[in-house]
Amino acid sequence: MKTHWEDRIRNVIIELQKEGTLPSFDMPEIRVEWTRDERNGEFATNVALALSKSAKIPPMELAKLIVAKLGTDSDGTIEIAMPGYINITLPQTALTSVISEIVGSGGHYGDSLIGEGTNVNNEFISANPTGPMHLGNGRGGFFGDTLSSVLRKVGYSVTSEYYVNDGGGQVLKLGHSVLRDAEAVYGGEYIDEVRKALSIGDEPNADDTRVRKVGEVAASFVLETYIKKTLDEKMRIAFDSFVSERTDIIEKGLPERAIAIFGDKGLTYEQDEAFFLRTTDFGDDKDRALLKADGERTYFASDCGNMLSKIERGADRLILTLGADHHGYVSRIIAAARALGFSGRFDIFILQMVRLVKDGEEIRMSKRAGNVVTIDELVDLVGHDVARFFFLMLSLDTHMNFDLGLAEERSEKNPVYYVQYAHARLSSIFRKAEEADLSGDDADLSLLIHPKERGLFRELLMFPELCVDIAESGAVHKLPQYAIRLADRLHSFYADCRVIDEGDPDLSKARLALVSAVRIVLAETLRLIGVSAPEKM
RNA sequence: GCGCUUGUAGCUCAGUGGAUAGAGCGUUUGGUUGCGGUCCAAAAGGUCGCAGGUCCGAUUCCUGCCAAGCGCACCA
Repeated sequence: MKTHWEDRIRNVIIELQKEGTLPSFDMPEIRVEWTRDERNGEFATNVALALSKSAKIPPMELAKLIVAKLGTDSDGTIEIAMPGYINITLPQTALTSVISEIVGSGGHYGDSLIGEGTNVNNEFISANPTGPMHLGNGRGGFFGDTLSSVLRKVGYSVTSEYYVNDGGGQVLKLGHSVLRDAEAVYGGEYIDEVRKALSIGDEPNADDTRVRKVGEVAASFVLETYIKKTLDEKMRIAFDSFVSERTDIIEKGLPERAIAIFGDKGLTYEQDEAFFLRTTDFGDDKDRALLKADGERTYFASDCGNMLSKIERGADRLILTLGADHHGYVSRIIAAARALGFSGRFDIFILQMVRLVKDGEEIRMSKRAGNVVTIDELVDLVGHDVARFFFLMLSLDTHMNFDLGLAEERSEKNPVYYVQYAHARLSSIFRKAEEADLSGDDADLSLLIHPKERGLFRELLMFPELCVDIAESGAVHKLPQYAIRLADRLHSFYADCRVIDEGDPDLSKARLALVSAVRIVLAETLRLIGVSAPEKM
């Protein structure tokens, strides 16, 4: 609908130029956008302001010329506002038609095909299998999971992937920690649990082979017992694939093959007995080592193997979500992808740290000290829906302050209840409608002229482009924000407009039709967010 | 020293090259013989970190500065 108006306005300007009313100038991008304030109608454009200078005509006069040429028709009402906006108010039929569209397509409203034919590899969390997941993993996990849902909604084929770092030094550190020798680094209760489960005691003098073996077994145990269980039961995230650094990448020789590809392209060199990739050719600050002076692979070599694996499995678009403590790796990882010949889109999202605060003081978390706050603990404290919604509603760029002391109170104040209550309220209306033998079928939608109803139409109309926007920008936090806005509109409408009014069955039917569309979109929004849409609370 | 991110209401956070910068919580004041008040309505509360620049117009873009977080391995 917006593009329709953009085209019309562009054509009008061209006409005005042809007839000499406007001087010739290069046509800028004509943008028609949703108004910020609905009192100005649905759409607005600032072309008259933007073109005023090149047209050498004051904005208001220019707007008048454009509007006069646009004429009047049934597509909408056009008005001019200071200092030169052109505002468009849609006709009733354009608004109400969204109801039948939504009711007809159900949860598929907002689906699109823009991603059709594109395979997306979406890697997120990828926490080391050396201990339970902490709050930062939660933030990235919910983000990646919801992003996958939105991508699928707009037509992408998505693989949600978890890369398990079970092939390098972390495993040795874990081995030492479980054996509690001099090189132990991890502490905390879970280490004791692992020891007990695997029947391992103190072995201060274990040799390297033994340490590695114990580390591998422990890593596998941690992955299965802690991480997957948390993903499944606490976070409700279903990954499509877990890629093991050790068995899927290293043992299959992918790092070596990646290195060979780099070599064939002349992108490698030896220096001080180590072997480097020219990542600086692709914008990195410095070249990165693939092999150490002793001939061992670096972690980066494994990353290159992982990248090659994704490319060979047919990824057309790559997404990677990392914690802020890994932002320094962005340019080298992109360099690796490009060096391997990947030319598709590659988005790396960085999530800022979650700081824990209690009684106004920051709690420093450390896996070594074993004082991390785990996702399990958080979910047990506030519940899945609250934890998920709370993390998702904030932009990834926000340096979150998570006040543990307020966690439980926050759970009562969390807007997720506001949104869920809106859904429960809608469900309640339908229960009542059934009792009264009323439905929204064959309703006369022209009766829906209340301003609060118009506000709801507006939100419903915006939903499809919101989904596309999020899939392309990764601005997942807009989804909870949208849910809150829609719930807000609904509650406000509910206070002013009685839906089931036995004295006015025609209006009741029309409002039931509207409200059923709202329920569908609200439920679909919550589905994408991954939060339940309760019938009752 | 260099790099990334951030600085918006008392607090937690949205938002934007333009029309009166928003929400929730907190504070104050109203509203219900109800389709569930887990709600609605209203008020108070802001030099959008500071200083320059670009622009018809900057909280938004650019530069510098200040402050906070995180990085800067042949560790993973």
